[in-house]
Amino acid sequence: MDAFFAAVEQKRNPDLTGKALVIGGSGDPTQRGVVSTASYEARKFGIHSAMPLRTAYKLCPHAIFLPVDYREYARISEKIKHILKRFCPLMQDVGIDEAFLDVSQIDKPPEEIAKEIKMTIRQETGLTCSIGIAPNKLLAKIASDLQKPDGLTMITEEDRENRIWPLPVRKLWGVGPKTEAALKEMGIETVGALASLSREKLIEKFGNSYGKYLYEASRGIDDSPLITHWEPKSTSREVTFQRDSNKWQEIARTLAELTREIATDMKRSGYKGRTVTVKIRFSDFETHTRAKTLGKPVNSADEIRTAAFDCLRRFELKKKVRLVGVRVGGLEKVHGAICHSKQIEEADA
DNA sequence: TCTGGGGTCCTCCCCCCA
DNA sequence: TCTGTGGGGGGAGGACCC
Repeated sequence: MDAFFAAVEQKRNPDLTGKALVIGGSGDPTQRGVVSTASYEARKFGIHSAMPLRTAYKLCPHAIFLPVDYREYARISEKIKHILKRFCPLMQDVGIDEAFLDVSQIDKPPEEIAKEIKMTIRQETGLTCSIGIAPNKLLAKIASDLQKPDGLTMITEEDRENRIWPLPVRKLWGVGPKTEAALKEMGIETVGALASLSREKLIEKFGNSYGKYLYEASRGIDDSPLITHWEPKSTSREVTFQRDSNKWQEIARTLAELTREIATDMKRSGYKGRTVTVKIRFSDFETHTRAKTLGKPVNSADEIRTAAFDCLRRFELKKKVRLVGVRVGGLEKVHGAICHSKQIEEADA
């Protein structure tokens, strides 16, 4: 979807259409938070996702700042995913505003399917999206990005040298700021230049798994399957204080709240987990974790909190704390619906 | 001075055990 | 009893994604 959160807000309040709009955090650019989505008008001022709200405000003080209304975006997202499944049941969800469709078994030219999808989404939600068509997910993702917004881009096997190789390495899925910098150091700035490196060289520099991935990705090779169903492996809650804190009481109280929330989440969704991890980020942004693995999977607020406090006590809180978080990993589905609803009643009580 | 929140996967290291 | 080796689990950190 194109500038999804901003587009949803503009749809429900047409006064916002055509204006510089920034969605992020609590919607207050004097508070801590980052940009989730900026409208295309706001992007002209250099505002982009993940930028601190305060920086965005400096770049464009007259922009309209709104809080993230995740529930509403999830509702619209559901609607869109339903539309997609009507066209093609072989769908892989990729977060709230993206999906892959395997249309290879559908007896219709993919371009035609794409046009119909775009039209239907526009009719039923009033929103625009960008679609990429290619022989695999890696290339389809790149293609979808080439002509945003409201784009439709097709890449074939033959296009790789002309259209993929000139792109900056950062356009490859899985290449972030660190890898981009490391490659630049080696004099590699484009996908084509990356493709000139040997497999051995890449493995030596980036390790076996990632090295192989880069070697293949730079050549447009991707045989990863479409994943239509997956189970969560961990669940977490974390919060950044508006002001860094060195008060043990405040940190402990916050951690206790987070464990309560996570226990409620887990009971509602029917999971238990074995490993509890506490995360602390200090005022200088240094981030550390402490983990405890239990003998059996749990999901009660009491058990998670006890483990979390064992972890918290292992930190030396010498500096002020900026963020505290808790994660439960090693998730397993809880069997038995009766047991499940009983647990929710207990949690509610 | 600024840097969210919810995830996944990978690597390295340590410990335990055969 | 000492030394090596290799695998698995757990813990910590880091990079990346939306």
